[in-house]
Amino acid sequence: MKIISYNLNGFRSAMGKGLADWVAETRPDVLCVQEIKAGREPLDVSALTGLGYHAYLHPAQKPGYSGVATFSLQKPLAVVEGCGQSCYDDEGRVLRLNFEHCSVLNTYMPSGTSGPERQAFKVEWLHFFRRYVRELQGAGVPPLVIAGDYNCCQEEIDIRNAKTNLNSPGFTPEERQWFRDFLADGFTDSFRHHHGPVPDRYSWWTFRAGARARNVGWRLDHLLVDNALVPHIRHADLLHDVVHSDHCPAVVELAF
Amino acid sequence: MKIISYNLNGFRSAMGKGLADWVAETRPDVLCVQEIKAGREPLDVSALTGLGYHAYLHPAQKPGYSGVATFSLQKPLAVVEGCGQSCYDDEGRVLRLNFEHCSVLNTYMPSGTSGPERQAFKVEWLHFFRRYVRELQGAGVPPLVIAGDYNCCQEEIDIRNAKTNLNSPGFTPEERQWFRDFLADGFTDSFRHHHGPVPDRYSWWTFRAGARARNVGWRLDHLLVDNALVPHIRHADLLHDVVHSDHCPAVVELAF
DNA sequence: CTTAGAACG
DNA sequence: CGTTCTAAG
Repeated sequence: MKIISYNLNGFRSAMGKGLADWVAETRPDVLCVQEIKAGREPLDVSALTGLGYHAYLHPAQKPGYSGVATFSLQKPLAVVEGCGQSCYDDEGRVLRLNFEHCSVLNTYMPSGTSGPERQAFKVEWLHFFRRYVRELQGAGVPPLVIAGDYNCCQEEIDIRNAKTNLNSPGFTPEERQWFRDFLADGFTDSFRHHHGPVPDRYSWWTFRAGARARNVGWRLDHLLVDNALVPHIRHADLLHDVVHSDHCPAVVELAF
Repeated sequence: MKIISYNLNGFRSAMGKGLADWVAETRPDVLCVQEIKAGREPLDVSALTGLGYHAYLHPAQKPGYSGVATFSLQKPLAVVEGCGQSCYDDEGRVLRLNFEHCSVLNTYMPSGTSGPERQAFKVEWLHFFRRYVRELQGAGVPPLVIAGDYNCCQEEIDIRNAKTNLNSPGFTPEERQWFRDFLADGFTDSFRHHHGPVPDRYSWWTFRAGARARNVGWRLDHLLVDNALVPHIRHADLLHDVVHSDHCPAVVELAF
């Protein structure tokens, strides 16, 4: 079961850069995309449904902003749109698909880079999300795969310029502690588990100043899996040469 | 004296398409541009001043909207920014440069295509402008050359689809009558005077549906000259193959 | 269809 | 730096 998480920075923009061809080649079982930046009307998913995918959308209320979508070759056993909290659901941040062996939760976590207000919103979200996932864990859903743009970097190895970003949104001590606590609730970072402490592996690069060419990046996109799924991990990676966005795709392969 | 009127649909956009090179080749004595769509700060006129031009700007208050500018090889004897009516001057619609033999009035007349409110504003403007020009005529300024985007078409010969546009803003009976009245106040349409009733000569084409390639256009950009200047007209034309904008330049050459 | 600004990232 | 929206044409 190949699961991909990919922040597209605009579904239509990514489609214009050949996303559908790449999906056809790569053929993930489940493709979780974030920042679709379009609602149901302006979105045309026919190029992906034409490849055999079932399409599930959770757009934001605000046009052109945020939003997640999940594409699945298999028809999921259940689909849950949103997290039940309108302040988050209005921004299109959570979409969950249940399968036989796992539940794939697609999330686009808030960015705090716009200012202190949004950073505060993000921190509230983080705590809400941890509680929300704990509830899911206790509710008998299949083991979770939490795919998404976390907008959070874990350790110094996950960011090129750790020293200069010690207080940057996405790498604050508070967020890094949150990440450790979240993992302690029973999750494993599939990329780090599979690769060990390899440096210089990122999933996002600012568009400015040729950051991607110089690999000045952050690892923000993660596929965290329930610890129970760890024995099933066959592969995990960041596809840094796939370029439809300022993020690159993250992939995990699970064998059941 | 070669005078050019050119609606640029964005000074910066036109510069990006090679406007400065074209000015260097064409070397008009006076270049009147409209819809500069930028204020003094975002505008960089150094490529034209570097060619020896004096630059005079009359931007709109609203960023990215309207605005005229005139570039002159000779230093004008006087420069008058605006028409003294704040509702028009706030939109950057009038800029006049006096020279020895003529006064070059650069104008960007309002468009009425946004809706009835703006069409009403345009009609008010037309009547105001006629009065304003009459005052200038009586005030001892040198004979006028009124260069600009009039957003008005005169006769059926000046528009490709006259029949379907009999009530379109820019070709309403009211505006066409205004044009005749304006000419009757002592002006000559230099293009029509020089070429006679040649059809299919336009200065604007919508960006939609390949209108320019099919020459589905309107003649909206005019160089009207005081009748006293008519004996000095040596040449007049519309430079339809000059493409930095949805308009093309209009040119008149006067010999003194 | 295109420009340019704003919001957001 | 780049996407999308909106206003305006």
